[in-house]
Amino acid sequence: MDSIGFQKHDHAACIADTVAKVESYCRAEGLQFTPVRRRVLEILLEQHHALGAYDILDRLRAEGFGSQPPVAYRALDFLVRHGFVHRIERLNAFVACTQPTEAHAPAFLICRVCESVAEGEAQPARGSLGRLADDTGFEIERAVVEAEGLCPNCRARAARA
Amino acid sequence: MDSIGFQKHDHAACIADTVAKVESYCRAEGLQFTPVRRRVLEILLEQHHALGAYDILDRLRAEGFGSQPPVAYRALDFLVRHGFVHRIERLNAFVACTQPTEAHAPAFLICRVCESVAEGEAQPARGSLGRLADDTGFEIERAVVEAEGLCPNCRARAARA
DNA sequence: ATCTCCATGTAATCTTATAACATCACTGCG
DNA sequence: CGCAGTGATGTTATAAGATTACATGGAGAT
Repeated sequence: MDSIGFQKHDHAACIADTVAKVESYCRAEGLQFTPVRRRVLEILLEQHHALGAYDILDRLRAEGFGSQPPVAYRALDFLVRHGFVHRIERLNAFVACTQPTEAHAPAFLICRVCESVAEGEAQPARGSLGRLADDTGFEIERAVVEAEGLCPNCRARAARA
Repeated sequence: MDSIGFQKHDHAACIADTVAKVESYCRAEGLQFTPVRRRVLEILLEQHHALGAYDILDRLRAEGFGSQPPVAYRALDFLVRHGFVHRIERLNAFVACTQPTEAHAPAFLICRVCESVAEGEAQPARGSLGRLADDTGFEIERAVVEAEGLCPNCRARAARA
């Protein structure tokens, strides 16, 4: 039940939950949560790793949606714009947000072995980055924080070997 | 003279300095600081913003080096691998390191208006990211920290407008 | 009915990155 | 000297990621 990534949890329920939450948020905000957009969100929620736009496009195509890149990119744009999905710059790929509808500054832990991605909360404005910005007079609007390394599972596996 | 980015400084000297530093480091470590590699580093040092691999390639081609992508990518690989250049994930582009030969965990401030990039030092292991990793049992090997926003100059310009 | 807005769809193209293979220079060694 | 081995450079071709431009179609407002 933990949204924090590397553990198991009741996946089907978690997907349904999140989709429902996003749906009602969209209704409230007057956003169009259309079939492609919903489907892309579901596809991402099914995974614990990031998917490239073309992976998503392949699935959309197979399910009868449009088959050209803009179909996937536009849905992803929408989802990212409203914070339902995050883009992982390091991977040129996308993951579903674990706290959609709540404003936050996400940070990601990317396992270089199993490629799973966990999302957490960072306060980039505090800490050394914020200090750097203050010293420089730079105004931070958005921060990309992505750590690469070994997830607990792969770490244990590596230790045994 | 400030290596921290958004200020002016004696550029020619700063480039020569850095190249010399890298050169002697390579000699000491038995690394081959070849003409293409040196030239790519110089090209990057001339800029205060990140350059794409193909921008660099264009310049190499014009100067009589090889003209195909691997020429640029291989030189960049070398420079990045040894910490003389950093890759900016957010931009799929590259900047020269301001502290080459000193191990560090860089963080970047990227101005969304003038596209200048400043490098600073971050301690991703401390602060919220480190806490997140500890809590999760994740072992961080490398962290991408890139803030996007307004540099002091563009900020002032925006305030005037 | 029709205008507008926005989502969807396609073709074409652009940008970024890598794979695969040939050549060449330097080093160490028989 | 001759010759492997290593690593740099070069090329061609292609993969992977992303965008531009343009046509169509549906829902709500007037």
